[in-house]
Order: sequence, then structure tokens, then C-alpha cells
Amino acid sequence: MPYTIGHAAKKMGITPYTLRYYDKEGLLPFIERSASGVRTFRDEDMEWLKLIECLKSAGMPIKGIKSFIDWYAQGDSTLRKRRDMFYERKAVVQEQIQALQKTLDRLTYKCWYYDRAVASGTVAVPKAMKPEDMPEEIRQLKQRLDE
Amino acid sequence: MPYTIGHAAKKMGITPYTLRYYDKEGLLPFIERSASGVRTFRDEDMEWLKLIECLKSAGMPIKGIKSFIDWYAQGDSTLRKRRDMFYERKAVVQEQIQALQKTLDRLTYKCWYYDRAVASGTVAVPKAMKPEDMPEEIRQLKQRLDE
DNA sequence: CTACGACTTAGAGCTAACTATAAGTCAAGA
DNA sequence: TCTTGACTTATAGTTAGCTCTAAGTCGTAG
Repeated sequence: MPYTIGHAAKKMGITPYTLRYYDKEGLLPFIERSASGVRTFRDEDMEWLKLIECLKSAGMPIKGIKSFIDWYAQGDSTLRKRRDMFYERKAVVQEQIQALQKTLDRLTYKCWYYDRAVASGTVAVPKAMKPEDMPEEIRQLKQRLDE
Repeated sequence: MPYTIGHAAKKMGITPYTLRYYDKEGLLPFIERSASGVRTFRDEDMEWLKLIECLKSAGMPIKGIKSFIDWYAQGDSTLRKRRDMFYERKAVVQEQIQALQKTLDRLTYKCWYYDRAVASGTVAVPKAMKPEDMPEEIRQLKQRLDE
């Protein structure tokens, strides 16, 4: 049996406010209502929510997701648009991952740096350390960051 | 010789407005001024900007970055706090990468799905396809997503 | 010497994405 | 029957992070 908005929200780890907001923005045209107007979320609808979540975390704004939903409603004539959109998002996410990898490298270096600093009680020690005295892994990391 | 705010902004791929905003929020206490009050960005300061950018892309809000800058100004007594902050951020970024990997998986599946749909002119074809008829790689992807 | 462009400040305005409030409806349990 | 709690709508408020405007200053090229 279907879920209420509260159950669906809990399942998705968001609030009912957010789901109503999405509905208002046209992201949930597939949701049916009970006789008294209450939204009913089926398992099939939960898949839509997962897709919305996916596009959101792929950096797509609400309006972009709305476009996709509209294209979907228009049927097979919009297949190419939809395919292109997914390829574009895939590329965006690949870039996001690369950027985060660079961020992670910098943080990894800083963690090493501050481990040295805490161990010696002063930042002066890692600050003065020459590349050739650093662990291989850290030296390579730092070199990449300095480029 | 040092850069003006316009040059520094261009180097970082942001606007002078943003840099002034960061300064106003206390993120740039290290920036010196010329006799007439113009901010002067040295190469050393650019490193700070890169660190700020790093923390920002690690999901840290402006206020959190400000805390770090304040701790730095307080000297070696805050070494542990700073180290802990970097470890915490590192963990956050690792989670972000994992989440994005999941997002990427879903998008990869959708790209395959829509490639099939476009190739056949209708979404009905990939929709009806059974797991055993999918390419190995896609089947595994889909199975992971359905869990 | 003056015009130009980039800088300065304070403060207002903007956008996205929620998040909450108020007033009301409805269904199920004591 | 009545209370309780989750739902409904419309609309207002919040937050983060910029982004811009206005009014004015400064330094250099013509």
C-alpha cells in the first residue's frame, strides 16, 4: 500500500516540507491523491524520488529537473534530449569527483603536516621540512599541489 | 610584485566582489594594504586563497573557515584543533566522493538505458529488457542501485 | 591637468532551496 | 462523539553566499 508524505519523506531522509516544495515546483506530477486530497506515494514513485535526488546531487537545479520531467511527460519524441541531459550530467559529476580528489589531496597533505606539528608542538618543524625528508607519498602529493 | 584584487580574483577564477566579501567576513586578515588603502595580494596570500577554496569545496561554511583562520592567528596552542578540523574535513570529502560515485553509477545506467531507447526509438525496449540480456557491467550497476 | 579605469566603503538586493506558520480538513481510536 | 495527529493550502521567513550600486579616491597615460 502507498505511503503518506510523512512516510515517503522519512524513507528519503528529507522533510515533508521539501516534498511539498518539489510538488509545487512541478517535480512530482506523477503523485496521485486520495479522495480527500492526500498525496499517495507508491514504490514506483519512490524511484522517481531517487532519480530526483540523483540529479540534485549531480548539481542540477530544480528547474533543470523540472525540464526533464516535462520531457518525460512528452513521450518518446524527447528521447534524445533526455539522453543528452544524462550524458551532460555524467560529465559534470566526473568533473566534480576529480575536483574533490584534488581537495582530498590537499587535505591529506594538511593532515600529515599537522600531525607533524602536533607531534613536535610547533608548526615550525613541518614548515621547515624539505621535500626529500618527507615520506614519498606526501612529497608526491605536495608536488602535485604546487603545480 | 603583488597583485591587486582584480588580478588575484582572475587568478582564482572568482570576482573581486567575492574576495571583498571574504575579507569582510574575516577570512583574509593576512592581506596588507598599500598607503592608499588598496589590498595587495602576494604569492603567499594566493596560497591562503587556495586553502580557503579547498575548505569551501570540502563543504565548510564561511564561518567554519573563519574559525580556522582565528585558530591559526592564535598560534601553536591551537594545533590540535586545527589538525582535528583537517581530519574531519578529510572524512567529509571521502563521504562526498562516495556519494558522487553512487550518483555516477545511476547516471551511467541511465545513459545506457537512453542509448537503447534512442537506438530503438522508444523507451519500451530498455524498459522491458531483463537483467540477463543487459551487458554484464550494466547489470551489476543496476543491481547495486536497486538495493 | 584631466580623463580613465581600477580601486575603496557601506549597504542593499538577489537567488536557490528550503523551512515554517496559520488556518483548516480528515480519519482513526478511546 | 470527541480528541489527536497527520495531512491540506497559501504565504511568509530564513540562510548562505554572493552580487551589485552609489559615491568617492587614487594613480597613471595622454
